[in-house]
Amino acid sequence: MNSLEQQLTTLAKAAVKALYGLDATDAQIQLQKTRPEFEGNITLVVFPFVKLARKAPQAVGDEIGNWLLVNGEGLVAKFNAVQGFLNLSISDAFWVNQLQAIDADETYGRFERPSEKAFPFREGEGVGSPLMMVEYSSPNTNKPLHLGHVRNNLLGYSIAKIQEANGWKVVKTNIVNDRGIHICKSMLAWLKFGNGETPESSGKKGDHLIGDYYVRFDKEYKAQIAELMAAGKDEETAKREAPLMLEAQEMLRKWEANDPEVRALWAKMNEWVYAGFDETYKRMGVSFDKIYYESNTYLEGKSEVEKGLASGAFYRREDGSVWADLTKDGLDEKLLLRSDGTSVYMTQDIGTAKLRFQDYPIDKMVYVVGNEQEYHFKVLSILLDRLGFPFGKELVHFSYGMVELPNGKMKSREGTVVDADDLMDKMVADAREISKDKVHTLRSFPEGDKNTLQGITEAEADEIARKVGLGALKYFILKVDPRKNMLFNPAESIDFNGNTGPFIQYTYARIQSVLRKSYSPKDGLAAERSYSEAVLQPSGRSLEDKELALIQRLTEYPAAVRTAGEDFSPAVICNYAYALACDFNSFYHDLSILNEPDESKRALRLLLARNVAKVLQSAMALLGIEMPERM
RNA sequence: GGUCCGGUAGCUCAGCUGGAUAGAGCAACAGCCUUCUAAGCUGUGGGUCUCGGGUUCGAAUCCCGACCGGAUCACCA
Repeated sequence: MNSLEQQLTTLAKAAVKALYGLDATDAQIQLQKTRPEFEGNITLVVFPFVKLARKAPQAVGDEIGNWLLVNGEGLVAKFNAVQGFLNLSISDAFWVNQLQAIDADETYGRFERPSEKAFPFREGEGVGSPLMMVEYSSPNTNKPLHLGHVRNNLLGYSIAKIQEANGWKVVKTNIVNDRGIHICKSMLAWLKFGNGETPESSGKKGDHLIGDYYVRFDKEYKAQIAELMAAGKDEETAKREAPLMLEAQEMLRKWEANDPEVRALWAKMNEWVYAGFDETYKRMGVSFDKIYYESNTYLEGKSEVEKGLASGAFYRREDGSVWADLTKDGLDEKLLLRSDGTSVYMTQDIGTAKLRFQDYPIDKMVYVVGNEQEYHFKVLSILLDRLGFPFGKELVHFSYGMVELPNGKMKSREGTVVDADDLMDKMVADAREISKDKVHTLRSFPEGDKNTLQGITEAEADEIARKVGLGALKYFILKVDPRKNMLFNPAESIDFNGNTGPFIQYTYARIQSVLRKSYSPKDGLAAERSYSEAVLQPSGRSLEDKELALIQRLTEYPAAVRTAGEDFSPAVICNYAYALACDFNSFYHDLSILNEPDESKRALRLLLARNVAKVLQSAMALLGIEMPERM
């Protein structure tokens, strides 16, 4: 809640008390932004007092409005009441003060401590920021990253940034699923059909190379199944008895038995994949503070399960498998160790959790994982709790929706996946193409104008295209409510106009251009210095509507950061940034900044522009989107 | 079948702790570059907020029930 709302809440309570003798609760003081079709900035809903005041809504509105005008300490400049809505116009002096406060605040939109609502389970002890660990990405090492991973990575990174802004110390982590039958399939196919191919020999990225052999395995495996079925076997049997599958399983056993040859091959191929992933992550702009590998954590999980067995939290069946009975929690029974003693996904997650809490004083653990695993995390939460881990109950599964294609889900085997590297390539190439067109259509600027794209080097143009292309992609994905499934149509390219990342980047670039010009010899460096001083003397004039609307929008930024943090929603930041950019473009269109003759007005507008740029950049940084200085 | 999530304009999505005549973008159409970057601005058309009940001054928003779509309920991850 910003200070305006706090002040008005206090005033409104006093008004209701003075006029009707009522002690209003916070919930009864409903303030909302005034709709644009009415005059005013902020609106008090008077319905909650109508019944007790025993008067018509209109009369109540007028009475409270008058009271605020007289007793509002100059905050309320005027008002109008329409039906049950009291629209208040706040004084220009207040808004100008707000703008100056924002300008002076180097960390505007960042908080020292998490809000009450988001505060951790551990009793507030000592000072400093509580620690949140955010797990995201978590790839398998048998195929390259696709669009589904892109959504995960962007959400995970953005959530980490947003929570940092909300006062958490954040550790970004990744659990790499580097072992299991899927890896063995790729290894086996490579051994059989690879002819020693390496990333160096073929020029392929390591993750793509491994992915190709994973696909190859599937193809050969299917052929074997068909063969066996043609020979009279039923499908079940054929799948089970296909030689390739038997070999893959044998390889997995050898891996678990530490067979030196299998381990060496596994290590080599994983290195290829990691090199490929690193490149993709770097390009995407995401990073991790600590990486865990499943091959290092699954044994820890097993031993935790053994402990749980000893303590009676779990039980063993006759065939040797270990289970947790969750029927008391309204769930099923859950397998933790197979009858042959090998571990499952859940076992590994228990081990990973344990290691993490050994490594860090975690107050809150967040898993960025798709919504198809909701059941898994519900179970994990209960199991960790049963094993005596204090964080178990409080873990957060940040469950996000699938990315769907027009004909349904992406399926690796059907070749309908949208590859992450290809997609980024295309976005950047599109951005480069579009910017070429722009340069040709800019008729109104002289050749070599440094504030347009003319006269810049190829390398600079490439860098701009990189920022814009990735900005378009990231915004496209992050603007959708994370909980919802979203649709991506590969046949339609992602927009660069309208409610998009480039729109916001463009707004920023325009402002930078204005600011650069404001420092030109013509205006003198005095322009910079005169911002604050000139603004302080508004020479009795009143703010333009569009100036006021922009300032008001700027004051809403901290609330947007709060909400985004509490709701785990980068989309909230997108919506805010878009609204701010819209407001600025409208202002920019109607009012001149540098050509404004009145020094005080010019200074205010420059101050406004500079802070819009600051907030846009801050907001986009929370989304992992970089801003170009010109475009 | 049980549980969870979703259904808003032709398309993609906001709005959902109840508030004024439900908003953007794309697509379509019509305007605006001698003036700070036209990736922009302005305007037109486009809606039974899936359907039916309920709660109340007021429901896209909350409750109940249908219908439709998705996810999940593995000795997969």
